Amino acid sequence: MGVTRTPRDRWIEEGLQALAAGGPDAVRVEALAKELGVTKGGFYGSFADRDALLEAMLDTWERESTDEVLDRIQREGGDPRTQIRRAGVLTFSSDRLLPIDLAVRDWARRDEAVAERLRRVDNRRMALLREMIGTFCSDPDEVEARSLVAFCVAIGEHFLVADHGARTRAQVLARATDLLLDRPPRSTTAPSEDPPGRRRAAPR
Amino acid sequence: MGVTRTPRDRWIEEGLQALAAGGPDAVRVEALAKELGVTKGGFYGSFADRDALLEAMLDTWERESTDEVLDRIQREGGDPRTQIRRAGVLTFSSDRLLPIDLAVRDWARRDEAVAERLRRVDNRRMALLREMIGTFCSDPDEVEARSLVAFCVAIGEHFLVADHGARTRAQVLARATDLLLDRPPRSTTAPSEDPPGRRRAAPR
DNA sequence: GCCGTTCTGTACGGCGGCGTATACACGGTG
DNA sequence: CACCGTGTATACGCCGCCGTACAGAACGGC
Repeated sequence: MGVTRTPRDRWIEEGLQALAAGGPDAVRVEALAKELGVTKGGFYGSFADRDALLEAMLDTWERESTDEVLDRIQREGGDPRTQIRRAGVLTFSSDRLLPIDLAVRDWARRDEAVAERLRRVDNRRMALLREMIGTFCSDPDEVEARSLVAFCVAIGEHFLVADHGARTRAQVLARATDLLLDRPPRSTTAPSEDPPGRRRAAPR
Repeated sequence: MGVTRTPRDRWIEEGLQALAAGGPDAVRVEALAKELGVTKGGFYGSFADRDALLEAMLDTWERESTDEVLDRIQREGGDPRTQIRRAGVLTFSSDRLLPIDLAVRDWARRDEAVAERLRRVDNRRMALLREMIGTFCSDPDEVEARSLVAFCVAIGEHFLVADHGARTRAQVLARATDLLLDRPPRSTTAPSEDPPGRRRAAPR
């Protein structure tokens, strides 16, 4: 048999990159082909049409951002607060998953099918947060509230562009994380490493 | 002189609706014309090109979401916590401004010029939050952290799709708001209507 | 080395969108 | 009323993109 020079996965991967960079509208068959150094000739051997690619991309994304990440977190175990932070690192500090995640969120506002997938993903993440926060917080209503807030911060942080004067975003987030995880205030000056998820260091 | 049958503002307004509904890529001159019951004939009398419309749309949005909202809040005054909630209502519960705001946030991730505008808007909102939260919280680091968290929740809430079991999103948000505004825990059972701008405390 | 499968390049038709050109309808203004 | 400006409809060229068709190249199985 012939050989797979540009297999399905390559199209999916390149599609996800395009999605991350420009949203669903930027996922164009001919553009992906160009990016792969190929023409679109072979594309329609792997996919019925553009929509089939989008579906496959979402399948891949859904699997990667739930099973792989969550399984790994739970397998590695550790202190609840550590697990939460690790979850943030694995999904929201990843240069790969983070931009895709944000793009999917915006996409989901306009496409019910995408929203359904995102709901599955978010529910699993919320379940993890509930479980972890539940280990040091007894009131179930408060557990739910804290979980939601933590999740909102992890996501919303990337949609805000505000400055923080002399502080860096990372510093403010570190303090915020402490608040959410019910710690006594930390000393004011710590430089801090990496709260729920940050990517670049620039304070802006 | 002739008469203005479809003035500049109509194009801008229709453009903002399209932006809210489908992102910047959905702002298409011919589609807007159709929506206005016109052809694109007269469009290029008011705008040099499509980009000029996008600029004008952003100008309008920026003015509406800062000056008008913030001025009104500060003019009406009131208890700090009330002002925060009112700010949420005016911008994030508005059927008009909210979807535009969310669309602009996603847009800003891909366009530096848009990000610059959003930065101005967000900085003004953060300033209000700082001021309000500063009235009942003395540690400046904590004020900053709480302001960021509050802002992130107000935004991030709309990008999450998770369920909350028996609770409604509004109930969970009500509890979260209480946490952020430093209230003692409320009684568990209240039904509640509609947060970021939520009602006053049930005395627990 | 031949074969068939699979991927590839190229070409084509169609569609939708942008921006321009041009001629027409309308309402103020003199 | 004639005049002019403004907005309008219509038509055009152009480009990017989708999906199809077809012929050829590459590679594994035999």
